Amino acid sequence: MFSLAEENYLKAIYHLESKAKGAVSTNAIADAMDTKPSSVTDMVQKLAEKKLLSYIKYKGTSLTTLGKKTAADVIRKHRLWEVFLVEKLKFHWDEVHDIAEQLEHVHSEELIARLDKFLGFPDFDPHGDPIPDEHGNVKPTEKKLLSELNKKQRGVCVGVKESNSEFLRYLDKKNITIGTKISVLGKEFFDGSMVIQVGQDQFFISKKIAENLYIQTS
Amino acid sequence: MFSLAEENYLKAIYHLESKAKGAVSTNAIADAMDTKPSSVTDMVQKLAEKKLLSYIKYKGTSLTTLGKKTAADVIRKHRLWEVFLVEKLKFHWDEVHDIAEQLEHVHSEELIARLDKFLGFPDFDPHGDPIPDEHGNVKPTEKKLLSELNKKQRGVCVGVKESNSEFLRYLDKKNITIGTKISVLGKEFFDGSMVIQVGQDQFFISKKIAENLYIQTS
DNA sequence: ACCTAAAATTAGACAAGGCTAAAAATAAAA
DNA sequence: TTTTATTTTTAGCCTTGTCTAATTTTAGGT
Repeated sequence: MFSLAEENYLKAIYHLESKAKGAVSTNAIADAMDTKPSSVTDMVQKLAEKKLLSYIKYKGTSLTTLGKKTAADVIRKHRLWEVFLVEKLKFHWDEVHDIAEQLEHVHSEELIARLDKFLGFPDFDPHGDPIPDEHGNVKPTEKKLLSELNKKQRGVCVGVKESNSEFLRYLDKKNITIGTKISVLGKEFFDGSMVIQVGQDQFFISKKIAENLYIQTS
Repeated sequence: MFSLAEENYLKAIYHLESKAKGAVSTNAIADAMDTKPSSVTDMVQKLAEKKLLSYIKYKGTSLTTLGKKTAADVIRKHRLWEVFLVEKLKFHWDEVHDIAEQLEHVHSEELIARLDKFLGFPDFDPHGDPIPDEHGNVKPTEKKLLSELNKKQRGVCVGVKESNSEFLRYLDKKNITIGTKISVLGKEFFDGSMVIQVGQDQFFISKKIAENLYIQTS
């Protein structure tokens, strides 16, 4: 069992590793966690002791298999709780992060297994990010922006890119939410606008909107 | 916002205060929290500084209004989460305590308000204990043991006294759960056994069982 | 009233995690 | 290559919450 602070470090390093390939620098971690580099050095040394990551002085760190698994577990919990908050408690997509940040540290495998089932084994969180499975594996994400689709392509809405209240209210009004099937009926090349089908409704959307919706095709 | 340790102290003192009237002793708190009396003295002094309780050296402590409210908030969260775990995630009544112990420390008023609504504004947790309202008020509990009821009385099952797996399985089999309406059709005085009605079914229960079920009449 | 036992408090230490200031290593620039 | 700037680490200190050991109060028994 790992402490709250340890879990947060692992999570941050996991995210940094997946973005910029190669070892993660001390300063990058400090930036991401809003803490001082000296604190990072201390913690990273402790995590190395515990075999959660490998650390070479002045050269940066990278997670071990155990570290990755542990981080993925935390991220899995975070994203499942986000689904719960949005789907069951009707929070908006942009209100759930801070709460999930707390809930992700509740320790109970059974709890997460049951929550997963209760939610219908979702694959994506409300921001369109994939939910790691119980072994820490993440499905290679197939998600694209709606704006990348062409005429006659279709997919399922899995999240939003930049979520602000106005945009989310618009989506509510159009009955677009996670899991909504969307088909592209037409696309204008000069402005990127589209005509899409959502349920029985067909309507026009601007490029700006199409660039803010994540779609899973496959 | 109070720390995890502070919240746990307040909760423990709240429970002790409601049991044994009068100021709560340092040793009693230490016992309840499985910690040392010296640690309790330290913490109690800090909580007194913060006006959460009044403390007189060698004489014990008692919660202030603020302390009581804070404790009741934590207990409210604990009990709402227990309802969630049992009603929604299908945990058994005796498996939820440790998990709720963690969930109760998640800070978000909005979360609790929505959870309360999602659960249908329950009045009791799965152990039959009343859930404080958002102002920290606890309804004076009307709960009795089923064994205290007499012929023709009726009420709603609000919890169990001592929960063990076998007993809970028995209740499952008889379709008795929280909220189940129970009527006493007959009662034998020489052994305390009863004939009760649950839904359409009528059956015999022993005194031992009647003494383990909490019923709310009113 | 006195003397012992129990309860409570204080003093000093420690681990986790964080910070600041200073030193050391690496990278960049001249 | 030497100097400068940046990054990283170390050293020392702080806070929270805990502990042990020693001391002080209060309570009980005769």
